[in-house]
Formats: sequence, C-alpha cells, structure tokens
Amino acid sequence: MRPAEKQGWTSLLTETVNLFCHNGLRYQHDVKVEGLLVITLDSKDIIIVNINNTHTGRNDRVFIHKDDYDKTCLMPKSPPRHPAGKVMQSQSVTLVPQLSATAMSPPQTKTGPRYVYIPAASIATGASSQPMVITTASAAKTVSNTSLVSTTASPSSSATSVKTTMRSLLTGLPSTPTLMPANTSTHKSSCDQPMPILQKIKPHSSGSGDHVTTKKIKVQYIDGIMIVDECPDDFSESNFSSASYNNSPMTSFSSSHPTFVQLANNKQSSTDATPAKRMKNDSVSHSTPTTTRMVAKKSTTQRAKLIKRAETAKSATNLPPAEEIGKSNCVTSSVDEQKTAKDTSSGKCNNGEVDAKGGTTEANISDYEEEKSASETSDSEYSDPSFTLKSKKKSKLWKPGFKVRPKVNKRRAMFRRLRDRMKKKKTTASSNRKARDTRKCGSCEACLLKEDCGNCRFCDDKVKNGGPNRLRQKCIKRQCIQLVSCEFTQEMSS
DNA sequence: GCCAACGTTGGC
DNA sequence: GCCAACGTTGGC
Ligand SMILES: [Zn+2]
Ligand SMILES: [Zn+2]
Repeated sequence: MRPAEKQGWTSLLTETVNLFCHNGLRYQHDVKVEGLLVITLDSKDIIIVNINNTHTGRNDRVFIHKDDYDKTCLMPKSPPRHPAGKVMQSQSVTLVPQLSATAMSPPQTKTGPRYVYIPAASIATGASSQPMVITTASAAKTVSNTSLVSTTASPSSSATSVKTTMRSLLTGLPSTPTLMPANTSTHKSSCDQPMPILQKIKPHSSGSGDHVTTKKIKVQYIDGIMIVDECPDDFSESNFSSASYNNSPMTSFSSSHPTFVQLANNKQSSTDATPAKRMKNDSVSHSTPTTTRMVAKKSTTQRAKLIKRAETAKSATNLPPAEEIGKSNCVTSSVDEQKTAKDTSSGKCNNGEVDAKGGTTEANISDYEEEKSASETSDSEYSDPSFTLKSKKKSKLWKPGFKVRPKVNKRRAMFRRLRDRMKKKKTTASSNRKARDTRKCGSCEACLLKEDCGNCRFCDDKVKNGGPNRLRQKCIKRQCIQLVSCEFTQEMSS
C-alpha cells in the first residue's frame, strides 16, 4: 500500500472509531479516545494506527444497542481475488458534501472533511469482477437517495440519524430497507453484497442536497481491507480501462501489492539450489527462504528490495515441490522454523514507529523507491558482461545477455564438502576405481528422471538451450537426492 | 573456504 | 567425434 493510501485508510479508520465513540457512548463533558492499533497484512505489511482524540461535548443517548449487532455481519466480505493477487473489485463512487446538516448533527470539534460510510446497498454494484465505475450522475442520485433515507428515517431526531448511520457503518446494511430504491431488489442479501460507500461530509455544510457537488473516490478491497482513493478530477469511466487500471498512479498499489503476496508464498531460495541446498533449506528454515528471513529483520524498504530480487530469481528457477525434499530422509528442525517466525514478527514490529501527535505512522516505506532502484542496480550488475568477465576465468563461450547467477548459497559449499569427504572414503576403499558415480545413487527420484527441467541455471547453461556451457552440470532436478541426504544425515550425526 | 569456470572423461 | 557432466582449480 502506498503511503498516501495508507494515510487515507488510517485516517478513515481513526475517524470511524472516533465517530463511533462520540456518538455511540454516553458522556457529559468530553470523550477521550486513545488506542494503538496494529494491523498486519498477510503477516508482512504493517499498518500502525495511533488514535488519540479528545472530543468535547455531551451525548446523552447511546445509539448502539445489542439488537443492532444481532443481525449484522460486521465487516464486508472481501471480494474475490485474482489468482495473482490483483484486486478484482474496484469501484468509483461519489463524494458529496453533507446533504443535511442535521443528518450528522452531534457537535463536532473537528474541522475538515470527514468520512462516513453510507449504506452499501444503495448503490447497485453487483458482484462484478471487473473494475467498476459509477458515473457521476448515478452516484449522485444514489447518494441522494441514501441521504434521503437517513433524513426521512429521522425527520426530527438527529440521534436516530446517527444511530442509523452508525448501524450502517457497522453493518453495511441499508438502514431502512423499505426506503431503498426499487432497483436494489437484485440484492439478495446485504451481507452478500457489501459495498460500503464513503461519504465525505463537511462538518458544517449548509448544503441542502439540492446542490450536490460530487467528487469521485475509488474504493478497492485488498485482502479485505477497503482502500479509498480520491480520483483525479478528470477521471472518468471511460479511462478506467484495464490499461489505465494498471498504469494509473491511482491504482499502482494494486500492482505493487501482489509483489508482497508473492513473497509470502515464495518458498524458493533466491538462488538456485543444489539438492543439498534444497534439503538444507527445508530442514533449517523449512520453506522459509533465506530472503524472507532477512527481509523480516530488515526494514520494509529492504524487504521490497529483497522481494524483487527473489522474484527475479524465481522467474529463472523452478525448484521441486516440497514433497520431493520430504522424501529425502532429511533431519528437520521445527525449532529453527519457529525462530524464524519469531524473527519475522519482532523484526516487523520494530519497523513501526508511532507518531505521538496522534496521527498515523506506517512502517518506513518511504525509501522504497530508493531501495528498489538499488536493487535494480545490483541486479544489473550481475548480468553485466563486464562484471562477468572480471571473473578469473574468462569464457570464450560467453554470450551477451546470458544471465550470470548472482549469488551462491553457502549450503552448496557444505554439499561439496560432504561430497568430497564421501569421495575420499570411496577412493580409499577402492583406490583404483574411477569415482564417476559419486554423485548419483541411481535409484532415487532425481536419478531416475530422464528429462531436464529446462528452467534451472544448469539447464540454461547447456549449449542445446543456448547457454554458454560454463557450468556443465546436471539439471538441478536430476541431481541425486539420496546421496546428498545420506551425507547430510551422516554429517548431522557426526 | 568457496565457487564459477573449464579440462577432462565415460558412454555412446 | 560428440555429449553430458564429473572433478579440479584459479581467483577471490
Ligand atoms: Zn534443469
Ligand atoms: Zn539418486
């Protein structure tokens, strides 16, 4: 989530909580709302909301009763998500100034725009998976209807209006279903079609609803979190095409977000792994890639950097499924796994800073771009031919554009040490025999594989795949698991 | 100690 | 002779 979006979302949350307390609790002089909320998205992205608000005034009535909760579904459901993590449902709705000053009449000490939910079903959204824009006209009309509902339901009592609004806020249900526009009959259940609309209300607007100036906002759900964005003035339905949807700055976060999703699901190391590495990965960090662990300890910006690198590596690598590793009789360590998880959470918590001024603060993502560019620099460094040729042995077969693998895991070194040790033993046992079979058992799944995967760096290296033939190794998926496993077990027991 | 690069070799 | 890939090593 971009800082601006996070800011918008947190202020919305703050306002919502404040409003809920101001209007839903009984008090004589003032009400103080304090709290620190930590919202963790997908176990990696953190939003910290510090609420510190004192509201001076008086409220004699409690508008929220237990009955109000009974039939509610508190939070709107998240819309279906694109497999790749992209937001599937997006909506542009209308911001209107407060239509009736009495609709939200409780004394407000704050100035400036406020955000309030209005009933969801008042806008016929449907469950479209396509981004959806409500035109200014229809939205204005809809909002107007909704406001009419509120004011009609409480012609004389602002309290009821507040109650209505609050209930709507909590439930997403239409406050007064009987007054809903006729065309909402397609809504089977409000819970099925939750689509809360944000209404921007000026605290002391004297507007009467006849002069509604509209401004569009966009509502998106990402992982169940509603994100509100103000549309540019020139934003229109027509330019909400898929292209602009992907490229518009307004929606750029929707393409950045899946990046994080991908990281969370990324079970692969950032580098190619030999069987030893794969096994070690599984046993030590247990499918938590080194990258991710480091990420957890680093700032969000560093995470972003590593995420990108991991993705780059991922695109060039295809590791076997976890089951394959599981067959290798390797020793597993759940302790380390837990430790990893701990590291992850503590590391992330340390990233958050609380703004004492009562505002909201997010984990330091400000230098995300900087890190991103740094990442790009280092990535390109590895694929730079000159960099490659600086290497001690220059290859006559080197081809421009061939990707040189950036980093090598230490686990591979261990694998080699073990292999060398085994080789030594074998050599002493049968000194005359040529040790060409030290790398394969001949019976494991990997050894029995006939075809290369075509995706690993060793496959890429092969001449038949257009590679430079510098590495000259077996396909990563065909490298024996069994021997490595035995070696590893022996190593662990010795 | 480590690894990318590459000389080398078994199998065909 | 060709190919796959094993085993070695220079450079770091
Ligand atoms: Zn392969
Ligand atoms: Zn094997």
